[in-house]
Amino acid sequence: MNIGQASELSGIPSKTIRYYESIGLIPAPARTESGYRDYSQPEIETMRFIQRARNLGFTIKDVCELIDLWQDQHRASAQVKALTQRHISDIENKIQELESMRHTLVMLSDKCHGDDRPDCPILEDLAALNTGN
Amino acid sequence: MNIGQASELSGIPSKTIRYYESIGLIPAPARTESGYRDYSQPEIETMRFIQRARNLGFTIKDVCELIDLWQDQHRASAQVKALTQRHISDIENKIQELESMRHTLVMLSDKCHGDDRPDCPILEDLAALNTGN
DNA sequence: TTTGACCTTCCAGAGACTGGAAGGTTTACT
DNA sequence: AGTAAACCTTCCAGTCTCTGGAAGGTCAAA
Repeated sequence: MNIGQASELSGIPSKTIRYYESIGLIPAPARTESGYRDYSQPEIETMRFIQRARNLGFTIKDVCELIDLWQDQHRASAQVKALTQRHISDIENKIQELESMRHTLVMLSDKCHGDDRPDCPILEDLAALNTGN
Repeated sequence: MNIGQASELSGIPSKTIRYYESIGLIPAPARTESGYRDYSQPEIETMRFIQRARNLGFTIKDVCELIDLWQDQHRASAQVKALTQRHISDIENKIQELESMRHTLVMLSDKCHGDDRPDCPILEDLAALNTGN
């Protein structure tokens, strides 16, 4: 199966499949006589695994580890869980950060009348004319 | 004032100040005889403005626009508010995305016993052995 | 005078792709 | 058989926002 079909079945763009191969996330597949990449079912499964992990926000490095664990019959589920919890914690930190930005921005935006006059509490806050920080 | 002091006062690392200059976000400052960058107070104010905007998650491009608006006496506050609301909306989308990931990950993590046995619902879900999607 | 802490430029790398150019292959249709 | 579209190939460059490091010049204090 060529890269276009692999892309359709895995949900990963062809360009990205080639990129994943170039960084070693996906092993180099067989080639046809004319040099086209030729994938088979287990490789598609790996790509689907990767795609789902990426959709859950795991980094490429995490995905490498997850694949290794996935293919290791003697893994301890604790390792997977630890990796996942680290990732959850990163996500929660990120959410906190964004919530805090959102809070400030909404506050400033609410204070700004948003008409054709130039005075603007948003710019004033960024310039710290009032708060002095 | 040299770049180190400017960095301290603005909260932007020296490296980043040079980078901002290189991309045109900050104008090139005066130089001492020996070639050191020499900043004065208004330039520090601009850097502080930039730093606060960046801390609120505005992109460099947004910050350029905000600086232009800030320095335009005839701006309409509506422009600033619109930019801000677009940004708030981006942040809210990002939060939604992260919340959704978090939800799934917590669910999977809770299902995983996390001991030294190999069977792991997290990996099973990524491999889609059950859901078939 | 010598150390150490500054400063300078330039280049490379991070992470995760994405776009485009230049060219070869396959497929479908006339 | 010819041809045009739709594939595929490689390679290079760009995105975004810095950050690290190398190689070298300058300044202030001991």
